[in-house]
Amino acid sequence: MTKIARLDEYKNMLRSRVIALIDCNNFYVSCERVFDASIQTRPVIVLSNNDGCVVARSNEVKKLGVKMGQPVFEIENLIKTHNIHVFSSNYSLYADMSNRVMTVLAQFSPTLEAYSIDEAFLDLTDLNIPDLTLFGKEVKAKVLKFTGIPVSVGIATSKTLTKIASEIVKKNPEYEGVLDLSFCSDELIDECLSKVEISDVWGIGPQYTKFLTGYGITSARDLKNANENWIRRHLTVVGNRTVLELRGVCCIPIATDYPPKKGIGRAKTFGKEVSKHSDLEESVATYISRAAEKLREQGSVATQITVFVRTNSFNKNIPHYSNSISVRIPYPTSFTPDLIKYALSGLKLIYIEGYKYKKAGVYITKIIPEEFIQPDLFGEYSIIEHHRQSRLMLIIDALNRIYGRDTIFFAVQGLKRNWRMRQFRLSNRFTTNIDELLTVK
DNA sequence: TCTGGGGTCCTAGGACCC
DNA sequence: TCTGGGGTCCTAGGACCC
Repeated sequence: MTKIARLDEYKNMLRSRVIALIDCNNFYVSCERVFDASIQTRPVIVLSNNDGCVVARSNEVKKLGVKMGQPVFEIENLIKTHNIHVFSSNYSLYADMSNRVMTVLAQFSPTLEAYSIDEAFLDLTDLNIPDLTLFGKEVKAKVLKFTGIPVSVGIATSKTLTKIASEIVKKNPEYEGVLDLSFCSDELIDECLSKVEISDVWGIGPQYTKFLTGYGITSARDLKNANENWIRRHLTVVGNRTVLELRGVCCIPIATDYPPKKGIGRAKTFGKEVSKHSDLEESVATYISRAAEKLREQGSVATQITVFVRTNSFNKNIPHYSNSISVRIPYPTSFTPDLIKYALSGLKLIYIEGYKYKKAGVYITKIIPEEFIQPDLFGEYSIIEHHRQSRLMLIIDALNRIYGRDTIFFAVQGLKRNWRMRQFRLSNRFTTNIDELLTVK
Protein backbone atom coordinates (compact mmCIF):
# COMPACT_ATOMS: atom_id res chain seq x y z
CA MET A 1 0.00 0.00 0.00
CA THR A 2 1.29 3.45 -0.89
CA LYS A 3 1.82 6.12 1.71
CA ILE A 4 -0.98 8.20 0.19
CA ALA A 5 -3.41 5.30 0.38
CA ARG A 6 -2.42 4.72 3.97
CA LEU A 7 -3.02 8.36 4.76
CA ASP A 8 -6.45 8.23 3.12
CA GLU A 9 -7.33 5.20 5.16
CA TYR A 10 -6.20 6.95 8.30
CA LYS A 11 -8.23 10.07 7.50
CA ASN A 12 -11.23 7.90 6.80
CA MET A 13 -10.87 6.33 10.23
CA LEU A 14 -10.80 9.75 11.85
CA ARG A 15 -13.85 10.97 9.98
CA SER A 16 -16.79 11.25 12.32
CA ARG A 17 -19.19 8.41 11.94
CA VAL A 18 -22.78 7.55 12.68
CA ILE A 19 -23.27 4.08 14.11
CA ALA A 20 -26.34 2.24 15.32
CA LEU A 21 -26.32 -0.63 17.79
CA ILE A 22 -29.31 -2.93 17.58
CA ASP A 23 -29.60 -5.03 20.67
CA CYS A 24 -32.24 -7.75 21.15
CA ASN A 25 -34.05 -7.42 24.47
CA ASN A 26 -33.51 -10.42 26.77
CA PHE A 27 -32.79 -12.39 23.61
CA TYR A 28 -33.10 -16.02 24.74
CA VAL A 29 -36.24 -15.22 26.73
CA SER A 30 -37.70 -13.38 23.74
CA CYS A 31 -36.99 -16.40 21.50
CA GLU A 32 -38.90 -18.68 23.88
CA ARG A 33 -41.76 -16.20 24.04
CA VAL A 34 -42.15 -16.13 20.26
CA PHE A 35 -43.30 -19.74 20.42
CA ASP A 36 -45.37 -19.65 23.60
CA ALA A 37 -48.08 -17.02 23.83
CA SER A 38 -48.87 -17.96 27.42
CA ILE A 39 -45.58 -16.60 28.79
CA GLN A 40 -45.58 -13.17 27.13
CA THR A 41 -46.06 -11.33 30.40
CA ARG A 42 -44.94 -14.04 32.81
CA PRO A 43 -41.52 -14.18 34.47
CA VAL A 44 -39.15 -16.32 32.37
CA ILE A 45 -35.51 -17.41 32.69
CA VAL A 46 -33.19 -19.39 30.43
CA LEU A 47 -30.39 -21.49 31.94
CA SER A 48 -26.80 -22.21 30.93
CA ASN A 49 -25.55 -25.65 29.98
CA ASN A 50 -26.28 -28.31 32.57
CA ASP A 51 -29.12 -26.08 33.73
CA GLY A 52 -26.59 -24.50 36.09
CA CYS A 53 -26.82 -20.71 35.90
CA VAL A 54 -29.29 -18.07 34.79
CA VAL A 55 -28.13 -16.62 31.45
CA ALA A 56 -31.25 -14.73 30.38
CA ARG A 57 -33.99 -13.06 32.40
CA SER A 58 -37.26 -11.41 31.47
CA ASN A 59 -37.81 -7.91 32.88
CA GLU A 60 -40.14 -9.34 35.54
CA VAL A 61 -37.31 -11.58 36.76
CA LYS A 62 -34.75 -8.74 36.70
CA LYS A 63 -37.08 -6.79 38.98
CA LEU A 64 -37.08 -9.71 41.42
CA GLY A 65 -33.31 -9.18 41.80
CA VAL A 66 -32.11 -12.31 39.99
CA LYS A 67 -28.58 -11.67 38.71
CA MET A 68 -27.00 -12.62 35.40
CA GLY A 69 -24.99 -15.82 35.92
CA GLN A 70 -26.61 -16.61 39.25
CA PRO A 71 -26.71 -20.34 40.09
CA VAL A 72 -30.24 -21.75 39.85
CA PHE A 73 -30.14 -23.51 43.20
CA GLU A 74 -29.90 -20.12 44.90
CA ILE A 75 -33.25 -19.01 43.51
CA GLU A 76 -35.30 -22.21 43.72
CA ASN A 77 -37.65 -20.54 46.18
CA LEU A 78 -38.18 -17.50 43.98
CA ILE A 79 -38.94 -19.78 41.06
CA LYS A 80 -41.66 -21.51 43.05
CA THR A 81 -43.22 -18.49 44.72
CA HIS A 82 -43.32 -16.38 41.56
CA ASN A 83 -44.05 -19.26 39.21
CA ILE A 84 -41.05 -18.40 37.02
CA HIS A 85 -40.99 -20.30 33.73
CA VAL A 86 -37.63 -22.02 33.30
CA PHE A 87 -35.99 -23.15 30.04
CA SER A 88 -32.73 -24.96 29.23
CA SER A 89 -30.61 -23.23 26.58
CA ASN A 90 -31.84 -24.15 23.10
CA TYR A 91 -28.96 -22.96 20.95
CA SER A 92 -30.31 -24.33 17.65
CA LEU A 93 -33.40 -22.18 18.12
CA TYR A 94 -31.49 -19.06 19.23
CA ALA A 95 -28.94 -19.29 16.41
CA ASP A 96 -31.68 -19.57 13.82
CA MET A 97 -33.66 -16.67 15.29
CA SER A 98 -30.46 -14.62 15.35
CA ASN A 99 -29.96 -15.26 11.63
CA ARG A 100 -33.47 -14.04 10.95
CA VAL A 101 -32.89 -10.82 12.88
CA MET A 102 -29.60 -10.18 11.04
CA THR A 103 -31.29 -10.76 7.69
CA VAL A 104 -33.85 -8.07 8.47
CA LEU A 105 -31.17 -5.65 9.72
CA ALA A 106 -29.08 -6.13 6.58
CA GLN A 107 -31.84 -4.38 4.63
CA PHE A 108 -31.11 -1.12 6.47
CA SER A 109 -27.41 -0.68 5.73
CA PRO A 110 -24.82 -2.35 3.49
CA THR A 111 -22.38 -2.23 6.41
CA LEU A 112 -23.47 -4.60 9.14
CA GLU A 113 -21.42 -6.26 11.84
CA ALA A 114 -23.14 -9.19 13.53
CA TYR A 115 -21.31 -8.55 16.78
CA SER A 116 -22.85 -11.33 18.84
CA ILE A 117 -25.84 -13.65 18.75
CA ASP A 118 -28.12 -10.82 19.88
CA GLU A 119 -26.39 -7.60 18.75
CA ALA A 120 -25.43 -5.89 15.52
CA PHE A 121 -23.76 -2.64 14.56
CA LEU A 122 -24.92 -0.76 11.46
CA ASP A 123 -22.82 1.95 9.82
CA LEU A 124 -25.16 4.80 8.89
CA THR A 125 -22.44 7.36 8.07
CA ASP A 126 -23.04 7.71 4.34
CA LEU A 127 -26.76 7.05 4.27
CA ASN A 128 -27.86 10.67 4.85
CA ILE A 129 -30.74 9.71 7.10
CA PRO A 130 -32.70 12.88 7.92
CA ASP A 131 -34.23 11.69 11.20
CA LEU A 132 -32.21 9.06 13.01
CA THR A 133 -34.70 8.52 15.81
CA LEU A 134 -37.44 7.84 13.27
CA PHE A 135 -35.07 5.50 11.44
CA GLY A 136 -34.40 3.62 14.69
CA LYS A 137 -38.12 3.19 15.25
CA GLU A 138 -38.56 1.79 11.75
CA VAL A 139 -35.80 -0.76 12.36
CA LYS A 140 -37.36 -1.77 15.64
CA ALA A 141 -40.84 -2.16 14.14
CA LYS A 142 -39.63 -4.18 11.19
CA VAL A 143 -37.57 -6.62 13.26
CA LEU A 144 -40.53 -7.16 15.57
CA LYS A 145 -42.91 -7.70 12.67
CA PHE A 146 -40.70 -10.17 10.81
CA THR A 147 -39.18 -12.12 13.72
CA GLY A 148 -41.22 -11.43 16.83
CA ILE A 149 -38.10 -10.22 18.65
CA PRO A 150 -38.16 -6.82 20.44
CA VAL A 151 -34.97 -4.74 20.09
CA SER A 152 -33.41 -1.55 21.45
CA VAL A 153 -31.56 0.90 19.23
CA GLY A 154 -28.70 3.15 20.31
CA ILE A 155 -27.23 5.64 17.83
CA ALA A 156 -24.00 7.61 18.33
CA THR A 157 -20.62 8.49 16.81
CA SER A 158 -18.66 5.60 18.34
CA LYS A 159 -19.46 2.01 19.24
CA THR A 160 -18.86 2.62 22.95
CA LEU A 161 -21.35 5.50 22.91
CA THR A 162 -23.96 3.41 21.10
CA LYS A 163 -23.61 0.90 23.94
CA ILE A 164 -24.22 3.71 26.43
CA ALA A 165 -27.26 4.88 24.47
CA SER A 166 -28.70 1.39 24.42
CA GLU A 167 -28.10 1.02 28.19
CA ILE A 168 -30.08 4.20 28.79
CA VAL A 169 -32.85 3.12 26.44
CA LYS A 170 -33.37 -0.11 28.33
CA LYS A 171 -33.62 1.61 31.69
CA ASN A 172 -35.95 4.38 30.52
CA PRO A 173 -39.17 3.28 28.80
CA GLU A 174 -39.97 6.88 27.79
CA TYR A 175 -37.42 6.59 24.95
CA GLU A 176 -39.60 3.88 23.39
CA GLY A 177 -36.61 1.78 22.46
CA VAL A 178 -34.53 4.33 20.52
CA LEU A 179 -31.97 6.94 21.60
CA ASP A 180 -29.87 9.02 19.22
CA LEU A 181 -26.79 10.64 20.78
CA SER A 182 -25.08 11.44 17.50
CA PHE A 183 -26.37 15.01 17.15
CA CYS A 184 -26.61 15.86 20.83
CA SER A 185 -24.87 18.78 22.49
CA ASP A 186 -21.77 17.93 24.54
CA GLU A 187 -23.65 18.97 27.67
CA LEU A 188 -26.43 16.47 27.02
CA ILE A 189 -23.95 13.66 26.36
CA ASP A 190 -22.09 14.55 29.55
CA GLU A 191 -25.31 14.41 31.47
CA CYS A 192 -26.01 10.92 30.06
CA LEU A 193 -22.48 9.73 30.80
CA SER A 194 -22.63 10.93 34.40
CA LYS A 195 -25.59 8.60 34.98
CA VAL A 196 -23.75 5.52 33.67
CA GLU A 197 -21.76 3.58 36.25
CA ILE A 198 -18.16 2.83 35.35
CA SER A 199 -18.82 -0.92 35.45
CA ASP A 200 -21.49 -0.51 32.75
CA VAL A 201 -19.02 0.98 30.26
CA TRP A 202 -18.17 -1.39 27.38
CA GLY A 203 -14.60 -2.59 27.95
CA ILE A 204 -14.56 -1.99 31.70
CA GLY A 205 -14.88 -5.29 33.55
CA PRO A 206 -14.70 -6.20 37.24
CA GLN A 207 -10.91 -5.71 37.60
CA TYR A 208 -10.81 -2.30 35.95
CA THR A 209 -13.93 -1.21 37.85
CA LYS A 210 -12.18 -1.99 41.13
CA PHE A 211 -9.01 -0.23 40.03
CA LEU A 212 -10.71 2.90 38.65
CA THR A 213 -13.14 3.24 41.57
CA GLY A 214 -10.09 3.30 43.84
CA TYR A 215 -8.99 6.46 42.04
CA GLY A 216 -12.41 8.09 42.22
CA ILE A 217 -13.39 7.29 38.65
CA THR A 218 -16.92 6.00 39.14
CA SER A 219 -18.96 7.11 36.12
CA ALA A 220 -18.58 7.01 32.36
CA ARG A 221 -18.15 10.77 32.49
CA ASP A 222 -15.21 10.48 34.92
CA LEU A 223 -13.53 8.04 32.54
CA LYS A 224 -14.14 10.31 29.56
CA ASN A 225 -12.28 13.09 31.37
CA ALA A 226 -9.44 10.91 32.67
CA ASN A 227 -5.81 11.52 31.70
CA GLU A 228 -5.03 9.55 28.56
CA ASN A 229 -1.43 8.73 29.43
CA TRP A 230 -2.35 7.52 32.86
CA ILE A 231 -5.11 5.35 31.39
CA ARG A 232 -2.77 3.96 28.74
CA ARG A 233 -0.22 3.02 31.39
CA HIS A 234 -2.70 1.21 33.61
CA LEU A 235 -5.40 0.01 31.21
CA THR A 236 -3.20 -0.46 28.11
CA VAL A 237 -4.12 0.83 24.67
CA VAL A 238 -7.50 -0.87 24.94
CA GLY A 239 -8.51 1.41 27.82
CA ASN A 240 -7.12 4.38 25.94
CA ARG A 241 -9.41 3.57 23.03
CA THR A 242 -12.39 3.43 25.38
CA VAL A 243 -11.61 6.95 26.64
CA LEU A 244 -11.43 8.29 23.07
CA GLU A 245 -14.63 6.49 22.13
CA LEU A 246 -16.41 8.11 25.08
CA ARG A 247 -15.26 11.44 23.65
CA GLY A 248 -17.05 10.56 20.44
CA VAL A 249 -14.00 9.53 18.42
CA CYS A 250 -14.62 6.27 16.61
CA CYS A 251 -11.56 4.04 17.26
CA ILE A 252 -13.18 0.62 16.93
CA PRO A 253 -14.23 0.22 13.31
CA ILE A 254 -17.19 -1.83 12.20
CA ALA A 255 -15.94 -5.26 11.19
CA THR A 256 -17.81 -6.59 8.21
CA ASP A 257 -15.50 -9.44 7.30
CA TYR A 258 -15.05 -12.34 9.62
CA PRO A 259 -11.44 -13.51 9.75
CA PRO A 260 -10.86 -17.21 10.44
CA LYS A 261 -10.63 -18.10 14.11
CA LYS A 262 -7.18 -18.43 15.65
CA GLY A 263 -8.32 -20.84 18.29
CA ILE A 264 -11.29 -23.20 18.39
CA GLY A 265 -12.23 -24.69 21.71
CA ARG A 266 -14.85 -27.02 23.10
CA ALA A 267 -15.25 -27.57 26.82
CA LYS A 268 -18.10 -28.61 29.02
CA THR A 269 -18.92 -29.37 32.58
CA PHE A 270 -20.14 -32.97 32.85
CA GLY A 271 -23.71 -33.80 33.82
CA LYS A 272 -22.17 -35.81 36.64
CA GLU A 273 -18.63 -36.37 37.82
CA VAL A 274 -16.64 -39.15 36.14
CA SER A 275 -13.51 -41.01 37.21
CA LYS A 276 -12.85 -43.56 34.48
CA HIS A 277 -10.25 -42.88 31.83
CA SER A 278 -12.65 -44.28 29.21
CA ASP A 279 -15.34 -41.72 30.12
CA LEU A 280 -12.86 -38.87 29.75
CA GLU A 281 -11.71 -40.35 26.45
CA GLU A 282 -15.28 -40.32 25.17
CA SER A 283 -15.79 -36.70 26.12
CA VAL A 284 -12.44 -35.47 24.78
CA ALA A 285 -13.00 -37.37 21.50
CA THR A 286 -16.47 -35.83 21.22
CA TYR A 287 -15.26 -32.29 21.91
CA ILE A 288 -12.37 -32.55 19.48
CA SER A 289 -14.75 -33.90 16.81
CA ARG A 290 -16.99 -30.85 17.22
CA ALA A 291 -14.01 -28.47 17.19
CA ALA A 292 -12.67 -30.23 14.08
CA GLU A 293 -16.00 -29.65 12.32
CA LYS A 294 -15.64 -25.93 13.04
CA LEU A 295 -12.04 -26.03 11.85
CA ARG A 296 -13.07 -27.56 8.50
CA GLU A 297 -16.01 -25.18 8.22
CA GLN A 298 -13.60 -22.26 7.98
CA GLY A 299 -11.28 -24.15 5.63
CA SER A 300 -8.38 -24.38 8.06
CA VAL A 301 -5.92 -26.93 9.37
CA ALA A 302 -3.98 -26.92 12.64
CA THR A 303 -0.86 -28.26 14.31
CA GLN A 304 -1.57 -27.99 18.02
CA ILE A 305 -4.17 -29.26 20.47
CA THR A 306 -4.47 -28.33 24.12
CA VAL A 307 -6.34 -30.74 26.37
CA PHE A 308 -7.42 -29.99 29.92
CA VAL A 309 -9.25 -31.76 32.73
CA ARG A 310 -10.33 -30.55 36.13
CA THR A 311 -12.20 -31.66 39.21
CA ASN A 312 -15.01 -29.66 40.81
CA SER A 313 -13.32 -26.55 42.18
CA PHE A 314 -16.43 -25.55 44.15
CA ASN A 315 -16.35 -28.66 46.27
CA LYS A 316 -13.71 -28.11 48.97
CA ASN A 317 -14.23 -31.55 50.48
CA ILE A 318 -12.66 -33.58 47.69
CA PRO A 319 -9.05 -33.61 46.49
CA HIS A 320 -8.69 -31.07 43.70
CA TYR A 321 -6.76 -31.59 40.49
CA SER A 322 -6.48 -29.48 37.36
CA ASN A 323 -4.06 -29.87 34.50
CA SER A 324 -3.59 -29.16 30.83
CA ILE A 325 -1.17 -30.14 28.12
CA SER A 326 -0.39 -28.93 24.62
CA VAL A 327 0.34 -31.54 21.97
CA ARG A 328 2.09 -30.71 18.71
CA ILE A 329 0.90 -32.47 15.57
CA PRO A 330 3.81 -33.04 13.15
CA TYR A 331 1.75 -31.98 10.10
CA PRO A 332 -1.15 -29.53 9.67
CA THR A 333 -4.46 -31.37 9.58
CA SER A 334 -8.21 -31.17 10.10
CA PHE A 335 -8.75 -34.93 9.88
CA THR A 336 -10.84 -35.95 12.87
CA PRO A 337 -9.28 -39.40 13.48
CA ASP A 338 -5.81 -37.85 13.65
CA LEU A 339 -6.95 -35.01 15.90
CA ILE A 340 -8.63 -37.55 18.18
CA LYS A 341 -5.43 -39.61 18.28
CA TYR A 342 -3.28 -36.67 19.38
CA ALA A 343 -5.88 -35.32 21.81
CA LEU A 344 -6.14 -38.71 23.51
CA SER A 345 -2.36 -39.03 23.69
CA GLY A 346 -2.37 -35.73 25.59
CA LEU A 347 -5.20 -36.86 27.85
CA LYS A 348 -3.27 -40.01 28.75
CA LEU A 349 -0.41 -37.86 30.06
CA ILE A 350 -2.53 -35.72 32.38
CA TYR A 351 -5.08 -38.30 33.52
CA ILE A 352 -4.60 -39.46 37.09
CA GLU A 353 -6.70 -42.29 38.43
CA GLY A 354 -8.77 -41.69 41.53
CA TYR A 355 -10.00 -38.15 40.99
CA LYS A 356 -13.60 -37.24 40.26
CA TYR A 357 -13.49 -35.12 37.13
CA LYS A 358 -16.11 -32.45 36.55
CA LYS A 359 -14.93 -30.85 33.35
CA ALA A 360 -12.77 -31.52 30.32
CA GLY A 361 -12.04 -29.56 27.19
CA VAL A 362 -9.93 -29.17 24.09
CA TYR A 363 -8.53 -26.18 22.27
CA ILE A 364 -7.20 -26.25 18.72
CA THR A 365 -4.49 -23.66 17.95
CA LYS A 366 -1.76 -22.90 15.43
CA ILE A 367 -4.45 -22.68 12.80
CA ILE A 368 -3.58 -21.91 9.17
CA PRO A 369 -5.60 -21.89 5.95
CA GLU A 370 -5.70 -25.22 4.18
CA GLU A 371 -4.05 -23.70 1.09
CA PHE A 372 -0.90 -23.00 3.12
CA ILE A 373 -0.10 -26.67 3.63
CA GLN A 374 3.45 -27.42 2.56
CA PRO A 375 3.75 -30.79 0.86
CA ASP A 376 6.02 -33.01 2.90
CA LEU A 377 8.85 -34.21 0.68
CA PHE A 378 10.09 -37.09 2.78
CA GLY A 379 7.52 -37.93 5.43
CA GLU A 380 4.64 -40.34 5.33
CA TYR A 381 2.19 -37.47 5.05
CA SER A 382 1.60 -36.45 1.46
CA ILE A 383 -0.67 -33.84 -0.05
CA ILE A 384 -2.47 -36.66 -1.84
CA GLU A 385 -3.24 -38.26 1.49
CA HIS A 386 -4.54 -34.94 2.74
CA HIS A 387 -6.97 -34.64 -0.16
CA ARG A 388 -8.19 -38.19 0.38
CA GLN A 389 -8.86 -37.44 4.05
CA SER A 390 -10.53 -34.13 3.21
CA ARG A 391 -12.98 -35.83 0.87
CA LEU A 392 -13.90 -38.34 3.55
CA MET A 393 -14.53 -35.62 6.14
CA LEU A 394 -16.51 -33.61 3.60
CA ILE A 395 -18.93 -36.50 3.19
CA ILE A 396 -19.22 -37.15 6.92
CA ASP A 397 -19.83 -33.45 7.61
CA ALA A 398 -22.51 -33.34 4.92
CA LEU A 399 -24.30 -36.41 6.28
CA ASN A 400 -24.26 -35.02 9.81
CA ARG A 401 -25.54 -31.68 8.56
CA ILE A 402 -28.40 -33.20 6.60
CA TYR A 403 -29.44 -36.07 8.85
CA GLY A 404 -28.55 -34.55 12.19
CA ARG A 405 -25.51 -34.43 14.47
CA ASP A 406 -23.82 -37.76 15.16
CA THR A 407 -25.45 -39.57 12.26
CA ILE A 408 -21.87 -40.70 11.76
CA PHE A 409 -19.38 -40.53 14.60
CA PHE A 410 -16.25 -42.27 15.80
CA ALA A 411 -16.56 -45.27 18.09
CA VAL A 412 -14.29 -43.79 20.72
CA GLN A 413 -16.88 -41.04 21.31
CA GLY A 414 -18.92 -43.73 23.01
CA LEU A 415 -22.58 -44.77 22.95
CA LYS A 416 -23.71 -44.26 26.54
CA ARG A 417 -21.99 -40.92 27.17
CA ASN A 418 -23.00 -40.85 30.81
CA TRP A 419 -21.02 -37.60 31.24
CA ARG A 420 -23.43 -35.75 28.94
CA MET A 421 -24.90 -32.50 30.13
CA ARG A 422 -28.27 -32.19 31.75
CA GLN A 423 -31.00 -30.29 29.94
CA PHE A 424 -34.28 -31.02 31.64
CA ARG A 425 -36.27 -28.08 30.42
CA LEU A 426 -35.51 -27.83 26.74
CA SER A 427 -38.05 -26.29 24.39
CA ASN A 428 -38.52 -27.59 20.84
CA ARG A 429 -36.27 -26.65 17.93
CA PHE A 430 -39.30 -24.98 16.38
CA THR A 431 -37.55 -23.52 13.36
CA THR A 432 -34.85 -26.04 12.49
CA ASN A 433 -36.31 -29.50 13.07
CA ILE A 434 -39.33 -30.80 11.16
CA ASP A 435 -40.38 -33.05 14.04
CA GLU A 436 -40.48 -30.19 16.52
CA LEU A 437 -42.65 -27.63 14.74
CA LEU A 438 -45.10 -25.61 16.76
CA THR A 439 -48.51 -27.30 16.93
CA VAL A 440 -51.53 -25.05 16.55
CA LYS A 441 -54.61 -26.50 18.14
C1' DT B 1 -27.16 -31.87 45.76
C1' DC B 2 -26.85 -27.91 42.29
C1' DT B 3 -22.02 -22.87 40.25
C1' DG B 4 -21.61 -21.88 31.61
C1' DG B 5 -19.09 -21.79 27.29
C1' DG B 6 -16.70 -19.74 23.40
C1' DG B 7 -14.09 -16.23 21.97
C1' DT B 8 -10.57 -11.73 21.35
C1' DC B 9 -6.73 -8.70 22.31
C1' DC B 10 -2.63 -7.03 24.82
C1' DT B 11 1.65 -7.36 27.52
C1' DA B 12 5.67 -9.14 29.79
C1' DG B 13 9.32 -11.99 29.66
C1' DG B 14 12.28 -15.70 27.88
C1' DA B 15 14.78 -17.76 23.95
C1' DC B 16 17.28 -16.96 20.15
C1' DC B 17 19.75 -14.52 16.44
C1' DC B 18 23.17 -11.45 14.62
C1' DT C 1 39.43 -9.57 34.92
C1' DC C 2 36.59 -8.12 30.97
C1' DT C 3 31.04 -10.54 29.13
C1' DG C 4 26.41 -5.69 24.10
C1' DG C 5 22.24 -4.55 22.53
C1' DG C 6 18.49 -4.57 19.48
C1' DG C 7 15.05 -7.19 17.01
C1' DT C 8 11.80 -11.03 16.53
C1' DC C 9 9.19 -14.84 17.81
C1' DC C 10 6.70 -17.45 21.07
C1' DT C 11 4.07 -18.39 25.21
C1' DA C 12 1.60 -17.71 29.40
C1' DG C 13 -1.33 -15.03 31.73
C1' DG C 14 -4.58 -11.47 32.42
C1' DA C 15 -7.95 -8.40 30.99
C1' DC C 16 -12.28 -8.04 28.38
C1' DC C 17 -16.80 -9.37 25.58
C1' DC C 18 -21.62 -11.79 25.15
